[in-house]
Amino acid sequence: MSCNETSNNVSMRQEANGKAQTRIQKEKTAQIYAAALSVFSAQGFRGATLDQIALEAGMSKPNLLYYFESKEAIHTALLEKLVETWLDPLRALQDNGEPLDNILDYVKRKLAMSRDYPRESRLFANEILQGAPRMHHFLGSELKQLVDEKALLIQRWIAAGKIRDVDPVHLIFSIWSLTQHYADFDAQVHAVLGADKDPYADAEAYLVTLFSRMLQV
Amino acid sequence: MSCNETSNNVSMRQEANGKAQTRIQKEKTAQIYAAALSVFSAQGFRGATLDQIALEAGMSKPNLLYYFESKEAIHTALLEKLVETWLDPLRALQDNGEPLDNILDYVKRKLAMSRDYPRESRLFANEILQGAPRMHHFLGSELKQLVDEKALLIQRWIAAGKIRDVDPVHLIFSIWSLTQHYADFDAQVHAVLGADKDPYADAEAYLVTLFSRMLQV
DNA sequence: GTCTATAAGGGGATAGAC
DNA sequence: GTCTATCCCCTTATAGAC
Repeated sequence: MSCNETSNNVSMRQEANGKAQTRIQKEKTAQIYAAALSVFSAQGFRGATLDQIALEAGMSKPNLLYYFESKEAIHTALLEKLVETWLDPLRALQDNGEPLDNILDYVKRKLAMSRDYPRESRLFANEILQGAPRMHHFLGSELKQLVDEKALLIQRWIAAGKIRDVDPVHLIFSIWSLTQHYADFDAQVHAVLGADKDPYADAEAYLVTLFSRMLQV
Repeated sequence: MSCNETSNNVSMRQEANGKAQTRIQKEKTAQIYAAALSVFSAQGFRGATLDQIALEAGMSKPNLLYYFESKEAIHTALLEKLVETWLDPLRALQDNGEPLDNILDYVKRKLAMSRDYPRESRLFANEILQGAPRMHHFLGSELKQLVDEKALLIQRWIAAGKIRDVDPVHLIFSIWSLTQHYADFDAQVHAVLGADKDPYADAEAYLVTLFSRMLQV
């Protein structure tokens, strides 16, 4: 990955997605992704405007549309860019060590994602809340497959008597809902707890207690 | 509620909110509320259009705006109309009988709300997800007060040794997130479980297990 | 009270100069 | 590659006849 190209400033690199991009193009698209994440996650797709995204990205609206052909294209590309990272914590749920600890680690990692990447959480929440029009296929294929795979793993732990019997898929749903709640419904959490209160330490303690008591044999 | 008014078709009734309304006005506003609930919950505030609401309500757009002065006014009125009912299950959490059963009843009632009133759940989810611009004050006053009150009740149950020790406010948050998940993220739940699967029976069994194991002394 | 017609403005996207 | 100017549709809201 070192800069061993010639000084030709239209030197290209072949990207994973097949699009060739110069260094400047990469920087601009990165700025657009960052701005789009802020605006789409806060306002939803229809609520967001290209003006806001352009302002946030520090460029003009036509300049924005030089890099992406439409508002829709920005949104779709952003979702695709983020979705794999978003599932990494679940992928990391593996059969190594103590099953309960593996699950608690997953809970903690997912809660940390809510704390550290609340905009990503709200971006997906907005999309799914409105029926997932741009992620329908993904949810039914890749996500379903991953959940089924991890549900089998959990089922094996139950059968082996390592954790108590629960429905594995609803267990996964419950981890998602409990952890993402703190990012997605942040406004409500802070209205109840006070704007200054950081809920995450208490939340982690609560969730560790919850899953330990539910699952410990 | 029988029609014992005179045949005078401008006969009025004094409403709780102080607005006088004829029977026809009540019917029309009811139609508008029903349509607005469908459209706002599915599309969010910005995503919804008056055309859609008017179509759904079976009237023309100017006719809609004869009854409400703006799109914003419809949305605000709808939220205010629904929010009290939405909190009824939590209000019903009282100190009578067995504490664990009281909590399990609350969980079941809240899950039934997700099953029977998913549009209401998504309406509030949309609003809170985007920072609760129209409910900020309500969340910080009435909701906070109710949560604080019920947290005290739960704390008394813990102190009396009726249920195990947990953070009462996070317990309430967890009930909200676990139950509302099935309405708000319906698209994801059905993508994973299959479109035909009704998740609510399994969800109730799972949640009863979860809260029983966590709280039973 | 309800309609048709339309004003007024926002917002996505394009033209064309530089 | 980036800008200014602009097109044009969509959407909210109003005017005014009936």
